[in-house]
Amino acid sequence: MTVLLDGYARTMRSERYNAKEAEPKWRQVWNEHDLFATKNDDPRPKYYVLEMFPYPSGRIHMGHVRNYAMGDVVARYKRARGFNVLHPMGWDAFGMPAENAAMQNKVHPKEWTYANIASMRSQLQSMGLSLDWSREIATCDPAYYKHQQSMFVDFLKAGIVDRKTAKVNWDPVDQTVLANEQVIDGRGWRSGALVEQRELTQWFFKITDFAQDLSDKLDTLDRWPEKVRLMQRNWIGRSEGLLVRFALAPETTPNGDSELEIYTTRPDTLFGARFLALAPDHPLARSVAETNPELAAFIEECKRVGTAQEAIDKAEKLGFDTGIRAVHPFDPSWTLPVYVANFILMDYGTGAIFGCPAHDQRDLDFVNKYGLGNTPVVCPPGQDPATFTVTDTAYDGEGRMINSRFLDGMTIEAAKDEVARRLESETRHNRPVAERKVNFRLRDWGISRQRYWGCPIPIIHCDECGVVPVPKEQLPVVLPEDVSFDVPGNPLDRHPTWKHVSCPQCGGKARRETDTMDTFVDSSWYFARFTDPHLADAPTDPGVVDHWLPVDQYIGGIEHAILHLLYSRFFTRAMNQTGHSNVRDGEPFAGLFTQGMVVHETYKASDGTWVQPSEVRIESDGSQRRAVHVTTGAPVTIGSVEKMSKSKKNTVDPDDIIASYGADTARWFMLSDSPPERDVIWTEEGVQGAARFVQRVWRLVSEIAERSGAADGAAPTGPRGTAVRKAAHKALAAVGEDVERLRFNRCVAHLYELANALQEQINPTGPASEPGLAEAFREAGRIFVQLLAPMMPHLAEEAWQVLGQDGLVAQASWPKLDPSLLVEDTVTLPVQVNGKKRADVTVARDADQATIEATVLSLDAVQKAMEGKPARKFIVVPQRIVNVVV
RNA sequence: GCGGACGUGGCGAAACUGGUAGACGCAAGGGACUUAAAAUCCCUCGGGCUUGCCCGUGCGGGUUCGAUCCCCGCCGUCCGCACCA
Repeated sequence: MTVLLDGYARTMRSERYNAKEAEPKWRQVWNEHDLFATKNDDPRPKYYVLEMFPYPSGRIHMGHVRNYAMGDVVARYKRARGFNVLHPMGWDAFGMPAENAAMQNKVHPKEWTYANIASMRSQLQSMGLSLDWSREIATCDPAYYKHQQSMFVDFLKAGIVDRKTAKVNWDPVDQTVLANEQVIDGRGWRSGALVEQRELTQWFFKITDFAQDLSDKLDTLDRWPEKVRLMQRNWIGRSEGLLVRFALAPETTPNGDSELEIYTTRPDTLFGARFLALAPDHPLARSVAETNPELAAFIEECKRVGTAQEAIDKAEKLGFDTGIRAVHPFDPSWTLPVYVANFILMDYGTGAIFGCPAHDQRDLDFVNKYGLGNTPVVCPPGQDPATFTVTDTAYDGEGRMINSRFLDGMTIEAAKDEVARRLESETRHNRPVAERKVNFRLRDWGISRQRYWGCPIPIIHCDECGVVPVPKEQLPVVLPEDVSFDVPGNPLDRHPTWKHVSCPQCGGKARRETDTMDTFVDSSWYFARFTDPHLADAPTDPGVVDHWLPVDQYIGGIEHAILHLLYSRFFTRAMNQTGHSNVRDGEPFAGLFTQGMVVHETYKASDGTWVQPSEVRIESDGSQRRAVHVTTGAPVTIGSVEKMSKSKKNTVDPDDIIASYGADTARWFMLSDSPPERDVIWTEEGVQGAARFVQRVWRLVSEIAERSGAADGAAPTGPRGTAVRKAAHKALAAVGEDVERLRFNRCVAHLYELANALQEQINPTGPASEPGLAEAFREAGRIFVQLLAPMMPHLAEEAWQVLGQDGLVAQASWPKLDPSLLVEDTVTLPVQVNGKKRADVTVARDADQATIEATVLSLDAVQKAMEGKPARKFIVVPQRIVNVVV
């Protein structure tokens, strides 16, 4: 039904956009045209946009919606801009939850995982993401992990893999190693059992070999958040110091050791030394403990202190004097006691230190407990060296050396250098006494897990030949499917036949490695595999992977700021070194964006249990918001806004939202309001606002379609047509710039502004016809829909059709900007007198200073504010502001 | 403890990084249409008063013609690391 208005046929406003019908329709059209399948040999410039692939938990959550909506905006925008866009999706499909499900529900991990993948795939597809599903991969697929095993073998041959014993968190109930984050207050997160420290032989990736490069190249990652780079830099923890060999007084060493090597970053404080300290598991400590039962007991006690952070926090500094005396490197007559101390770590430096209490808080706490005293050797600026003392607080700031003989008066840096220089050139037993050494906090990456649902480590243990890699032609080592989870421990280890094999070298009886790889390995190269996901004979085709990498824009959660990103950076380097790729600088991700969480109010019933948002109705009496239970009507307490979590029941199911509002509404809301790096609050009002805008766009587009019917290509000349064109091109420029910078909330605002501006010109305030107005509307409608398309792709296709445009908006090139429409002929400048705004002045855009001065001075408001005083100074900032100083 | 980020209306936030503070949205209030509701449309919306001005970006100083933005000192919130010598 139509009515006549202003001479135009007009669709009745009651006609609503039906997302439920339109969305599946357009998705089918995209599919049929294979719109988002990417060819590797496409000649256009490449753009690789990737969101962190999900763990297939079974359901997507709002965090996924936000993450994938952002990536999709970038993908669709870049496609319109003429790039050959790679935008793939896959599944981080190995991991513990599948095994937990197996234990609890008697369902096989594989079955559980693939069922979850199927349901999550269909959920993601309902979002209308422009993904190349033909490249889909799952890390639990032997076709994927085969290549991971093959690279493990290559890394092993290249010396990037190591096998050594390491201390691990052992859960005695589940009989498995736990990651640090799985130990909560000293107990296993699942079993609740007290976690033990065990020494196990483990496989390691030698990430420390790359520590220097991983640290250095952070400087080149200028499209990463500064915060993430800093976190990685701290994690790698590069420090420059000195290894110093202290001679031991022979009469004090029970087992004939003659020296002790320590590591320090403060060689300048050597004259402030009061003691040396060893880690409890330092070889010298162990050897002395063999003949000293008291020390042995002390060492045992140190081990019992848990690894839980709380325990470390509260632990008092404890030491045990071994009786050994070390000789000061600059004074043969000066000896220092050697302690074993609980706060010294064996796996950093040499596991031994010298303590300078005046300038290190830990050492100060220690000497204060054992009465060893301290000597300040750095005097803070402005302090009198004669009176400067340290009692409870160590001084670690700048200053000049004191009490340090030949170092006195030097800066800290100069003193460090002088000590290093002197000790380097001095030799004992033909070796220099000291050596400069760069140390890293970063440890090698232990990848062994006593788990079933992971990538098997392709190794065979033979009594004759030792550790033998599985020959490549025998890969993949496939997980056996006939396993049970009714007893704790690793099903691979207790499988009746799987681990029994013959040695590839000698043919004798041998055993498979039953550990599987940390799932972080799986996610460390998936982005490379996406470039040629079905390649059968190799993990990657170097030509292809080098074409696509680095990922131009990677988007994901800040929770992966360290591990996943660091491991991936290591992996690309290792792949480069083993000929699998030749990615520049070994950097996999050129651009990184970490998005904020989706948070929601929490609700609690009177009995203290959490209540789901869907069971809550919010009532408002104008000033106060109250919540009641939907069915019982009982009052519900509105709690704080928190990250959506199952335990607090403050989740909103994307399926429900898409079913009732459509995917476009969900996407639009997730992109609006908050800056993408910040948390966004999910509110019912917010979704409804987004849904209202969808309908508003629909009505607006219909009205534009009616008004542009008569477009004949004639250029608009009237004020309304010009206003329409200016609004459209302004939005075009702004949205383009903001998508490039991932400022989606501002894109949303620009589109609201454009909608408002177009509406203003549609509402008839005068004669409807004006030369070229129809043409202006035609152009503006087209631009409006194209700007919307990356964010609300289904609605945009429907609108595109209503506007009578050819083809699909998903395939249309980005509109061409007319920069002349962005500049105004005249400009209105605020006028300040002594920095306070008093008037506005409208002048020609290119008006010279004299003209502006004259115009400004002629204004009554300015004259009044100047109170008859002469202008001392005239500040004119072109296009910005005028300030008169009197 | 160390390192970092952030504090702007009732709320989420803008402000082209030194140039009109509060764009855009949400909520709220008033009005129109309607038998009524929903939807839609129009108006108001930082605070104060003398309706023109004053105050206002966590607090206190400073630099500047001019400060949300730069500097110094506090207060608060959040995040990361946590005995790394």
